[in-house]
Amino acid sequence: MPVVVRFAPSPTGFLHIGGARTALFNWLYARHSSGLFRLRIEDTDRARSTEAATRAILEGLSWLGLDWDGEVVHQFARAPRHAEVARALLASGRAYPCYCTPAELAERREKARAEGRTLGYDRRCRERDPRTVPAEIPPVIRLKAPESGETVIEDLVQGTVRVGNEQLDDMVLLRADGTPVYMLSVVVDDHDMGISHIIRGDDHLTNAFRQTQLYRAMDWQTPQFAHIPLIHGPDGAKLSKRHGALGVEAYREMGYLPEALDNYLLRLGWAHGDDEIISRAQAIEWFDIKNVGRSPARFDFAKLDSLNAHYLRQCDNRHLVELLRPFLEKLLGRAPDADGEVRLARGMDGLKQRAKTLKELAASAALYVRPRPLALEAKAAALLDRDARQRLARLGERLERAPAWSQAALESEVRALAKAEGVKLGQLAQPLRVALTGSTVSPSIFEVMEVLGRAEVLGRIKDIA
RNA sequence: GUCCCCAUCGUCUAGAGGCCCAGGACGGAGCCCUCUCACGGCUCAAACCGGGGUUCGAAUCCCCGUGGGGACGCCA
Repeated sequence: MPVVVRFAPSPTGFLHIGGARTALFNWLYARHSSGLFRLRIEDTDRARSTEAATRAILEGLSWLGLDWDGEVVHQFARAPRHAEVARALLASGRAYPCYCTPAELAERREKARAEGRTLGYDRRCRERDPRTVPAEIPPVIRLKAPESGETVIEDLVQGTVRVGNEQLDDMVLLRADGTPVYMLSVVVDDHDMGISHIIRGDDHLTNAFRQTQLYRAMDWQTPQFAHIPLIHGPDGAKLSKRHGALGVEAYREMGYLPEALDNYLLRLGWAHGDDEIISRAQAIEWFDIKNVGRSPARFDFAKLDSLNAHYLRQCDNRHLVELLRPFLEKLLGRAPDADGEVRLARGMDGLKQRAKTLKELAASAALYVRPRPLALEAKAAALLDRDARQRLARLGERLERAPAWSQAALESEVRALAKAEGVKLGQLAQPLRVALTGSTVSPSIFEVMEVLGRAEVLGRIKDIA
């Protein structure tokens, strides 16, 4: 049987981190099995669905490198088909009209809760005499679910999960206004799209029971289920906004690389031995549902950071300069000019091993594109006492005459002066760093000098002397 | 309340009865390298939720408890 999976978000918000992982697992499984990864937008909730959210989800998936096969299916457009299935069930006697009003149901539910009974619908319309039907109430259509026995699902992650049918009530298929409910739409769409494996969040596990009953009622083959554990916040509770339940675009803005986020998400609930850094190609080769863990994982920014730092170091310098552009623009108020970008590219080796995110990288890279005179950090300025300034002035004179402007040659020059003045290298290098970068922290000061060039270095030294 | 699921270092996890007085990674502590900060290298601290079984032998299997999570809509 060919593998066809789907990612089916509802467009009521951005693509959040949990959804991103579900999409990733589906995508990986499809690519691993040479199957299809379909995308379905579940927009049947007209009040909450927005075009902007759909766009954000598509963009998020693209940014993560998760491409989908075929056309995007919009669920709402298929409502007539869903209703048709419900009517077929009604015609074959496997569904029935129910005239209980929402108010009545809520009241009974409240009563049941107070008495500690099961909350489900009591099936009172199931065997109703047609002559007692209230003409003024438009009915909903409910499924005639089995009243005894049990419904069992063989879940690829959770194993065999069973529930007594007395726990499940007769779910609504069609609302009073004739529109289908989610549970029906999902089953019909998954069937019509030929979905072979449903990989989705654990929160849908109990839905799977009802959906299985629907498949049975239609005499359709049920797909394989794989309910993956949810991602929790650092406190173990549901992932909240402040704990990382953000849209993927928020991660982009924080300066994370998509490959880092993918790698991180992949390792949340899935492992391949001791491997931590896993390339896209390896992930496709190795990914299998049976390696997915059963317990929920907590979201941890520190680990994401370290992965991001790794991929940052791995990244091509020219590419990094491009990725950095929007961050620098935001930081400096304008994009770096052509000369600036050349310096950035040349200084990138030293910069990128010191940053965890593009945002941090931009902050440290700014030293190469900021115009003179540099603003000095308070802690840095404190290092520039009278002695230091005078020494720097002498260094300036020396550098003016320096025959070569390479990192190695510059190091010799600086070391020679330190020796001549009888001070340690650090006593000269740190003030120099302050003069050239405005900070006490930077890449190798000799690398900075080489990248900045003679004129700029001399200028920056003069600025503080 | 009812039903379902889960349970190894702080976190992510390896572990599919003996290879485990439990391994890796992140984070933490320390040392080395060193012009600062990083990177890198080395070292250390740190876990099988509790109790019963099964077995010659259990982190691994079963039961109970406890803790956490999820689901119970004419939302998706």
